[in-house]
Amino acid sequence: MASLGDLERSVMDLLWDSAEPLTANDLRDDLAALGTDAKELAVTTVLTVLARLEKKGLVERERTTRPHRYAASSSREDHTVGLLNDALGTAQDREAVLARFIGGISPDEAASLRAILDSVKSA
Amino acid sequence: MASLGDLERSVMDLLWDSAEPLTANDLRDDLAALGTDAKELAVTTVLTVLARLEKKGLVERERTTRPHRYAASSSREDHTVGLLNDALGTAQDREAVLARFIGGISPDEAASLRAILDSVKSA
DNA sequence: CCCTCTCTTTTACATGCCGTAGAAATATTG
DNA sequence: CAATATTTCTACGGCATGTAAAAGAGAGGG
Repeated sequence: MASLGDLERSVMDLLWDSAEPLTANDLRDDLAALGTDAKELAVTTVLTVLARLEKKGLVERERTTRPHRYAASSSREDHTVGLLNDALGTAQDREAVLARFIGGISPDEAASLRAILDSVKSA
Repeated sequence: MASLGDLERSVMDLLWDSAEPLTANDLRDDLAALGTDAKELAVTTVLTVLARLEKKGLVERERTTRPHRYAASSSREDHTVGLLNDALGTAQDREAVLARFIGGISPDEAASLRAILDSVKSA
């Protein structure tokens, strides 16, 4: 899967957090408002990364409206799941990895994992 | 964490699969033997990637022996766990991600996950 | 002690990704 | 149609990676 640069990541975070599709100008403003960075990027910069994200299949663009509007093509969670599966690979050592992973999580999370597993079983 | 290029990845795979530390020449030969690629890289190429992997903290080098010998500094599984945690990030939506992830795994794997969780609980 | 052989370090270059944005083309609107 | 907004094209610097030649360094034979 495609890994993201810092700016690409920031843009995706904004898109994921937005209920509505956003324009490049929206994103430029939101990026400037982030932190105390006071970035103030050029709009063309934002458009470039949006085009790249679109090519990577991470965002979809509405070309019908005039300021084009962009939205994430899948949820942040689904994207992260994709990353997880990438990291796990098609390898056969998945179980060994999962065992170690679970060994490192908090008891709380272990409990919710168990709950999730149970709900899946019953389904 | 550091992501790996194709050649770096191949080298790490060989080191992970080897019980013994390997020399650059060993690795060059092993790489050439991989698949039907018939790569036949220069040894300096292998040394360069080994130096980079060492800088990334992924391999350790024995400088005492004359052909230096290289070994992975952590197991493949531990490395993958690191990748998983990177992918999960420090985000707050870990549970949502894990829920989706588990929804996508095979029943077999769900069963072994449950077993792993149970063994952790009892520990 | 020097030569040669082997091994390591240094330096280099091409490619591709990413941040960044000006210039040019195109659409909107008054 | 002219001015303005929006998008596309083109570009460049930096960094990671694959690739390796060139140069430096240690070690044994003569």
